[in-house]
Amino acid sequence: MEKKPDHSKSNSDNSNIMTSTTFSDQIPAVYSGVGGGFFDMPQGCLDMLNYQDDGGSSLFDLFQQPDLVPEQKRHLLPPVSTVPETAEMVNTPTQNSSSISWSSNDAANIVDQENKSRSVQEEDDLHDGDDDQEKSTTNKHLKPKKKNPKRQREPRFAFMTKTNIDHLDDGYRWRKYGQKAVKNSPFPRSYHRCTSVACGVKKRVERSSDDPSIVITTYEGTHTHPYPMTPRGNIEILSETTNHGGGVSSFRFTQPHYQHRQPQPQLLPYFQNQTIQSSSLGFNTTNASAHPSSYSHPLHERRFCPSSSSTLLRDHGLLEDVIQFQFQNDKPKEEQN
DNA sequence: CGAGTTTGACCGGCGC
DNA sequence: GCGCCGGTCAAACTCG
Repeated sequence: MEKKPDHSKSNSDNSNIMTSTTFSDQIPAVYSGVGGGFFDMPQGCLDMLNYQDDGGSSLFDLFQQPDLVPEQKRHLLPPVSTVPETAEMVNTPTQNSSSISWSSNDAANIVDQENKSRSVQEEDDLHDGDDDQEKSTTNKHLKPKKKNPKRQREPRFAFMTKTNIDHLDDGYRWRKYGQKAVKNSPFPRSYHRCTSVACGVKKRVERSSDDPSIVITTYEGTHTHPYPMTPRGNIEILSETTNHGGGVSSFRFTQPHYQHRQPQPQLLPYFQNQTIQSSSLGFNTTNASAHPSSYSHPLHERRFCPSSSSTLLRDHGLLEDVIQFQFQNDKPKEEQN
C-alpha cells in the first residue's frame, strides 16, 4: 500500500535517527523529568492507561510515587533526552533469557522523531496561535479537504508490547485510516482513530524494527466517552466503590473471542514488583463516564490492572506485555542544549 | 448496506 | 529550494 518509492527509500536509508530531542507534546507535568521505561502489564492495563477520568489517573502517576527513589524512577523511565546513543535499558524477563532493549533505534526514536517535528510547532501552537491560523488558511487554498487545519496535538502515550499480534485489542473500537512504511523499519506503521463520534483519540501501531516481537503503540489524545464506549470483548467496568481512600474500583476483562492465545505475560521484574506491591497504583474508575482530561492527579487509590492479582499471572491475552516507553515533557529541551 | 480496511495521493515540517 | 518523511485524506474495496 505504501508508495513503493517511499518504501524502498525507507529501507535503504540507514541514516541514524538522532535521539536527543524532546517529547514536547503536551505531556502532563507528571511526566516531567522522566522519559520512558519498560512495563509489562496484563491485558486490560492499557485500557486503564488510556482511560483516565477526573477522579482517576494514569499509569504515569506511578512515577509520582513518593516511595520511588530517583534510581527507581530512572529505572522505569530513562529520560530519552539523556539516553546515550548506545544506551540500553534492559529488563530481563522472568521467563527467558531474552531481554527487551531500550535502544536508540526503536522506541525512543519513534518519539524522538515526533518530538523533532513537533517541539517547535507545538510551542507555536501554545504561544502563537495566530501564525498557525495564517498557515492553515494558506493550506486550504491548496487542498480543501483539510477540515481541521489548526490541529492541536494531544498528549501522547507510547507503549511497547511484546506480542505477535499486530493490533492489540484494548477495548476501544478503532478505525484504521492509514498505513505507512516507516523509515529504517521493514514493518509498516498503521494509523487508527477511535470510532466514537467526536472522540479524536488516535493510535499508531508499529513493530519495532529491532525486535519484531515488540509492538509499539502510541496513543494520542484522551477518549471523550465512557470506557468502553462499545464493549468489545465483554469488558466490564465494575464500579464497586468510590474510592479516594479505601474503596476499590476494578475492571474486569473477559476475553471472549481471542483465537490466538498468547504465552504468559512476561512481567518484568521491577514493574511486577511495583504492580503487586501496591494496589495503590491502580486506577480509580469511579465516575467512569467523566471526561478523561486529567493526567496528573494526587495519589489516589488506584488499581493498575484487573482487580484480581492473580490475573497478573494468568494469560492476559493480547496485552500481556505492555511496556511503556516514552513520556517526556518539554523540560529536557533544556537538557539537550 | 453499513462499517471497516486498503491504498495512492497529498500536505507540511524539516534537514541539507 | 528541494527532497525526504510522517501524517492524513478519501475513493475504492472488502467483509459481515
